[in-house]
Amino acid sequence: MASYLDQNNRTHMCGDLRAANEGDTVTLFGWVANTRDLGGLLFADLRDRTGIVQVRFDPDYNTDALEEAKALRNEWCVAIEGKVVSRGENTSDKLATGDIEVLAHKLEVFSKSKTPPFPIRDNTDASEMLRLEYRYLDLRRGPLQQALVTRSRVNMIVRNYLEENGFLEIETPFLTKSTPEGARDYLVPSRVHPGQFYALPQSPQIFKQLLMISGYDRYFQIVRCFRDEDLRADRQPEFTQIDMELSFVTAEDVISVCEGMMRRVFKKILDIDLDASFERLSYDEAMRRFGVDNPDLRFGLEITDLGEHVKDSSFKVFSDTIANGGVVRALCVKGGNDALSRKDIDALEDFVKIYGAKGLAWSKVNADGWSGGVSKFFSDDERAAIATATGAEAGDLLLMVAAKESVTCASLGQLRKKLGADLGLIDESEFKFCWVVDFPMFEYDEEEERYYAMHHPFTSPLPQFFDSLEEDPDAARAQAYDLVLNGNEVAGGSIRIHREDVQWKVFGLLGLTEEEARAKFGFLLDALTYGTPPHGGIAFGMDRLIMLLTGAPSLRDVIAFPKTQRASDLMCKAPSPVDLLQLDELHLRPHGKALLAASEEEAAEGEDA
RNA sequence: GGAGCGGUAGUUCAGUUGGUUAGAAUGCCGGCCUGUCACGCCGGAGGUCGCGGGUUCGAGUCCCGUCCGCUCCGCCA
Repeated sequence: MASYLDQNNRTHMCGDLRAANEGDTVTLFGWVANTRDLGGLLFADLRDRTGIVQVRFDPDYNTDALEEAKALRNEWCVAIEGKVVSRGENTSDKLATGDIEVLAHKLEVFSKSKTPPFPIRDNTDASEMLRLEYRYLDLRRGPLQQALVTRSRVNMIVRNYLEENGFLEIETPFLTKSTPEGARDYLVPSRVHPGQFYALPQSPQIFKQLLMISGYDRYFQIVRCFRDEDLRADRQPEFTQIDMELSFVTAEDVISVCEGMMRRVFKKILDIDLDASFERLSYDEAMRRFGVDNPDLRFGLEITDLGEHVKDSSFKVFSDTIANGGVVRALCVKGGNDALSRKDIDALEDFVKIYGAKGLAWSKVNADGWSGGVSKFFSDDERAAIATATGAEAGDLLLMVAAKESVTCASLGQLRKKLGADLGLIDESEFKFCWVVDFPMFEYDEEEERYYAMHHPFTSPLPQFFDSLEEDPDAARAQAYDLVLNGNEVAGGSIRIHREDVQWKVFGLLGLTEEEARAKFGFLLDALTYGTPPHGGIAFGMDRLIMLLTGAPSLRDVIAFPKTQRASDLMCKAPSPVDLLQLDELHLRPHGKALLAASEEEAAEGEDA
């Protein structure tokens, strides 16, 4: 049997057909997306990675292929040889059925397809559950094809850029040591060391620092990382980082490399020219103005502190909050009087309660005074002061939260993002980067009554805090920086500690004794004593970056084989029970249902004996 | 660990106050039509109402439990 249509010397993918001339003979490989039997002719839409092209089987041109083609069904994998017949004007980027027609004279069916469980079209309405179960079919759809193409291109661009800038790509282990702080580890039991475990890396953090000590002064890796924490639309348990580390650098050097990389990526992928350098905000300023450490700067609607103006207010909720060390802050929604109904405001109140706010105080600002909500509690002087502070004018709506600072920030910060989207304040075609810098060194955990490293325990304080670290840990600021894009953290990093004395101070504040620290990080602490260069680095969330570049609503749309919210793979049916023998080899005891099954098995064996 | 939404034909969904034989569209199968492109027309097949229990003369519908999916809080150095 002649195969691949006798290996014609010209083959095209659908998308390449625009470069073909009318009358050219071409060979197309792909899947039949649709067939129509009309006027004794048969039309088949052939889909490949680049688009869909219409193929005509015409008995006047060639009768041989027609009879065979009449059996064609959706998703059969075929090769078709034919002549290019141009029709219509193709102006869009993406080839669509009918833009170009190929008149077929040969057909080869590589394999037939069952009726797919859902139609494989760009705009499918199939449920995500079904699409994940048949992920290999879902991945044939245009949007996912394009996302993975973009992903691959970003990979190549990043590798080229970093190589041009003197970086080496060095692999680090996946089977490594469990790290005590941070996210929950995925553990891998050791067969040869009973009762002991490897951990999959949450990030190659320690290894890349060791590489700096080893003299590989510019390292990068596009690397899978694993965190056993609950999922979100933008969080998967295994995800990909563009990880880098540099020696003999300051934060400015790292920032500059990253800005160059983003400029290259955005130019090549979206043909967008980003600014030469990105806006910067301190953590404190970001929290004060936007309530979050990942502000979306595509719109205003900034948060205003009302403390000065309401600390003596007759509205006890406000004055008592201030008296008890809390804060009162407000959003001024321009034109919110008309844009938001009472029902809308009630919904917003429910929204802020998610973040721990007790309620959402509101007032409508009118030409002749305030109305509604908590308006009646404020004197004319207070109203005037608040209006001046927030810039409120007639027609605006004031939304206020009184609570401890963290709750007020989270409530109003998230409310701001929600309103930005709901009120159409965001230009979706815009990409607004900013660096958030000068993060606090430590976060205090009130329940456990101890400090945690906000970034990680190797993050260097800003030099001016080296000496005061122990006296006032809350004031200490770190040489840490996050890159934020449209309200999403896309990268985070820091300059690391290269002075032993500073490292021990930090461990001390984290409540680690020398013994504990040595048990957990012994090899790194040893390594740090052999001439550590000043170094620092950063890691980009590759998946999240692709999500933003493609406008995908979920990380699952830019990962070929993603997990569900409960970390399952619906296609593989993973995780799954394993043979008891496997458990035994790993020195693990079965639990739950597996234990029950095991004991039943034992009982059965006992009866046999 | 918690909150909300969802699960009915291959698929996407409707299903009233608990009441006769659970519907539509699409897909699938058969026939017709024939330059269409989500072609059109006619006919047919297709159901463990996620699963388990309860209330009831009677449950897709009400109650309890449970599984699965999505969004969010906690969590994510």
